[in-house]
Amino acid sequence: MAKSANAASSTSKPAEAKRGRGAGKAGDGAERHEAIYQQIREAIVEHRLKPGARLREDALAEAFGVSRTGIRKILQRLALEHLVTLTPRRGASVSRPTIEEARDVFAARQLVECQLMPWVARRLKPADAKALRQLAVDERQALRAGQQSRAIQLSAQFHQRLAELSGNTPLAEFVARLCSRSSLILAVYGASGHLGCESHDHDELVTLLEAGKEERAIAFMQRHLKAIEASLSIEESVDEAPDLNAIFG
Amino acid sequence: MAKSANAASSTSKPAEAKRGRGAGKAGDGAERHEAIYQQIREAIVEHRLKPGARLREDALAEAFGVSRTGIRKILQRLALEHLVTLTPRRGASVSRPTIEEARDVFAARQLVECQLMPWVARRLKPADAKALRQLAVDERQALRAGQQSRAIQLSAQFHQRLAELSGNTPLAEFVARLCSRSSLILAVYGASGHLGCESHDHDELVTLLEAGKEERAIAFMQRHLKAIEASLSIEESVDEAPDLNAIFG
DNA sequence: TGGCGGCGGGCCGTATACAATCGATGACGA
DNA sequence: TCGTCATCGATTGTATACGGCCCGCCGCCA
Repeated sequence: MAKSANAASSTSKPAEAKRGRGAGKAGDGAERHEAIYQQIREAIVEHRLKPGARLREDALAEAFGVSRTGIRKILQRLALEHLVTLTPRRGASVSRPTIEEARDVFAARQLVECQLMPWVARRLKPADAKALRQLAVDERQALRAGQQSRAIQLSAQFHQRLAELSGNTPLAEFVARLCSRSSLILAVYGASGHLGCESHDHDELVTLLEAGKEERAIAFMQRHLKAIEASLSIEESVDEAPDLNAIFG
Repeated sequence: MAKSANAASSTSKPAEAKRGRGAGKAGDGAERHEAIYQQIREAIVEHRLKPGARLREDALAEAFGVSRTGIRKILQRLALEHLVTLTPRRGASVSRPTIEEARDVFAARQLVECQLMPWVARRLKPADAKALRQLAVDERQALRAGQQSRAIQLSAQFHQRLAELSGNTPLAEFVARLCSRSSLILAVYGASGHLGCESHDHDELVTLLEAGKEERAIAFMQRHLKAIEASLSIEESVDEAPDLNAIFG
């Protein structure tokens, strides 16, 4: 509830935005929707919107200065990526992944990302490697500075960029989506304090790829992902009166 | 244009459907949208709607007896699956995959579907194997009966069911989406007459999986997909006045 | 005092209306 | 006869209005 307010202030005052449509305005509408989508998506991935948080379309519409129509479109898009859950008459809320989903997502990542390593190794250019290392550096720096949101974002970006370097668009999109969901999973099951990826891992992985050691890169990625999955705490925080049936069954 | 008409007749007459909303009607609205989505999706996958065909929302809305609002939602969903292309002010049309997209899609399928074979082999139950064989049988039968649309649908279903049997939902969804796109690719680049999958292949694959021969199943799937990809004719059908420049360049 | 049923508000789902934009067609001029 | 421009029609994009469902509150009754 309080969260939608800060989102509004970051873009424009509601009243101004509402009139702004008629006159000349930044963003021709189509791009504006894309921007809003990205903002909401980032807020979810960075854990600024926590799983279970409700996303009322009226509030979002007023916050961004657009009509509910546009917001609905964006919410449906996010729902298709499993980032938000759309309950028939109850509206949208940030998805709360189940343990089964978490396991499936990480299994899928292991299958795809590992097999992608040979592709990446063969296509990796020095400039790409440099960019990847920069991401790893930024991530470590953000982590040290206590900017956890930024660190999460950068960690996901590292994996996404890696997938993009394979040159296969469908697979890159798929990995990107899995990474987003992983962020959500870490928000629910992650041990607070240390986010999933050990940042030194990323550095080391780039080294292996640059050296063309495909097999070792595969094994490394496998261990890397398994480590993240293993760091999840399976014990679920009790929301509210959840297990009365289970206890007294 | 003529195609939307038959879609309408299969469900209800437009006038009746329009009034029907107020009174009691089959499908409570939410399910109706899902049904419409499936119908359009099937029409595209079965090549009843050919790549490049325009999908005007007014026409679809009238054909199915709903408002444009619902149609727009469905079209956006299809666009996210790359089955239709949404051009900013020009509306929707059935996607026409490029050759690069085709190559990427089949590369992704090889990577994922092959690696999925061990999972499937280990989890395959006799009932599942039987169902898969039935699909293969139906496919061959449809092919002999000249029902090409049905055969295409069944072939895609075989691959989808196979992926579902891995027990990993995200990967199954991904494969399903890739199969849909493959149908589209075959519609554009497929040699007319024989659709992609040699139907006996599917039978043989089930046999390998039942026997638990994982490695051979992987190799078989690899060959199977490579064969489909190789059967594509790269020469592009001339749409309209395409090569005047190329000829007289 | 605790459970239950009616009732109101909030919110989503759908349809419709309006506005803006793009393509095409026809006329005019060179 | 060809090129250019203006106007018109068609189609999408956006906003708004209305209807319906669900949830929570309040009063009533046991």
